[in-house]
Amino acid sequence: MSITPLHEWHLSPSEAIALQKRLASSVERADRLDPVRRIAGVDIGFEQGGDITRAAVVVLAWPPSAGGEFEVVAQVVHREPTRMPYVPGLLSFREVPAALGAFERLEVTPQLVMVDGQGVAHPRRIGVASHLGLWLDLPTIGVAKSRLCGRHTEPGPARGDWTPLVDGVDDDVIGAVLRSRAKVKPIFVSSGHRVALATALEWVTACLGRTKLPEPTRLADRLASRRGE
DNA sequence: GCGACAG
DNA sequence: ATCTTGTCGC
Repeated sequence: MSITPLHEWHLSPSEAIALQKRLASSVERADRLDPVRRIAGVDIGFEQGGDITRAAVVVLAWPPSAGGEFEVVAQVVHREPTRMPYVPGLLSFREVPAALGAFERLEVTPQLVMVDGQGVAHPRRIGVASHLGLWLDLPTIGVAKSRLCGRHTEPGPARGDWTPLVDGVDDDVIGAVLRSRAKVKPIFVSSGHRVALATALEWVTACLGRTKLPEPTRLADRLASRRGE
């Protein structure tokens, strides 16, 4: 994919927060999807010590085979020096640069992207999935393994059960707490960009194998963390 | 001032 | 996220 070059990525925390506030109004929570034929999963890992950031993107064909197997259409691993430390709420400034490096080398363009992290379920409604979606101008969904902000009740025990994740004095619904697998800690799904929450839940559910994470992010996780099967 | 805090 | 051994369970 051709990617717009990066700039302004060495911001102080207060500058980064100001930028997020400016960009947040551009994040779209309503569907604006093209027909989906390819779904990408994105995740970032680090070398021992954290000086090197490793971004992995895996692209899967949609729909899966009759047996439920997803065909891997393309995959890229991109490494570069780590630019920023991890700061809760500012994760995208640490991970998006490396992710863009991986997308630059991708031969195909996905119609939907699942990102390991929050979408609008973020204090300023612009988590890493939303930020990446804005930059790529592609529909994205945030799939996080734990909560950053918001309140929720425990979802039911069955796979597919979910409860709303709400935040603010007005109880904004910013995401969903989804039981992606029975007896396992739920995952946090939210709109990233150009995908409504209900649609995000449908896609994540449709991509679930027998594991906790949907295939796109599960496979990207595996690649980024250097593990094999 | 005291917790909470994606990856 | 990463550093790490064994262990419980399908």
